Amino acid sequence: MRIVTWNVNSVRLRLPLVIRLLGELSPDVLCLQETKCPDDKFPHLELIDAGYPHIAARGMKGYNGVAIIARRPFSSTVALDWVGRDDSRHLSVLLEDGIELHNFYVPSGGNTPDPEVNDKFDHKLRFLDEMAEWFRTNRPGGRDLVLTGDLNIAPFEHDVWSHRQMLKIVSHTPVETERLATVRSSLGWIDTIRHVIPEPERVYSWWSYRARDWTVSDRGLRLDHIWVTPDLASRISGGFVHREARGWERTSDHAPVVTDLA
DNA sequence: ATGGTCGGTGTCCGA
Repeated sequence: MRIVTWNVNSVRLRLPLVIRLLGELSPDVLCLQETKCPDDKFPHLELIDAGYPHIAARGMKGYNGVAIIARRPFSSTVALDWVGRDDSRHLSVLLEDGIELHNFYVPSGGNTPDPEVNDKFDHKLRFLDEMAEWFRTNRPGGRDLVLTGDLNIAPFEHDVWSHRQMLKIVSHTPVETERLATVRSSLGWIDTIRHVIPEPERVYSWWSYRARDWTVSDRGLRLDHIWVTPDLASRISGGFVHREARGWERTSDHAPVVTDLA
């Protein structure tokens, strides 16, 4: 089973690229974030035509939005609210083989890494605290789980182009990476990409639009993740970042991340 | 310390 996650940054603008991605990578399940698309405007027909008739979408006008797109049927679709907000940052489904899949768009957190003066950063930390608590207390029947999405945190030293320069920058501050470590320990989650590509090899999934040439400076961050619960670790058969998609015309600032499970 | 670029509820705000 191939799972792909992509922060698409507008699913309607980039629908042709989503179709291209489905054709090139042939995922069983594609999780999208930042769809920026209300549910009644989600492009169901084009995705059905591309061979993906099973779709769950949770979006709003202009901001946020997540979707799960699959070849095979799923059930038990749930959209949870976090930090008391109904802002389209989560969807979960139950796949046919019994795996429960959670797709997240964690708040970016703004520019100042201080929850006292920056409400967005406070929101991000609370969101992470709720994730850890939720997974500690919600695991029906010891089910296998997948947690994926844009978590907006680069957890490890070699997940950023410069650890030293990023330590005070939102996405790589110790308060965030420690919070994310707490989420990871809630169920002993396995970071599938780091399982396949251990540190110190550098892996990124996001490069700013602002760089003159993102390939030359290669100042990236690994913000997009695919985690599995420990019993699934032995089934991880591959994982990579589809960097080519970051080079497509008018593409997202994120690249898709891929995990294969035997 | 600054400014650089995208997308959409667009001429500002969030990323």
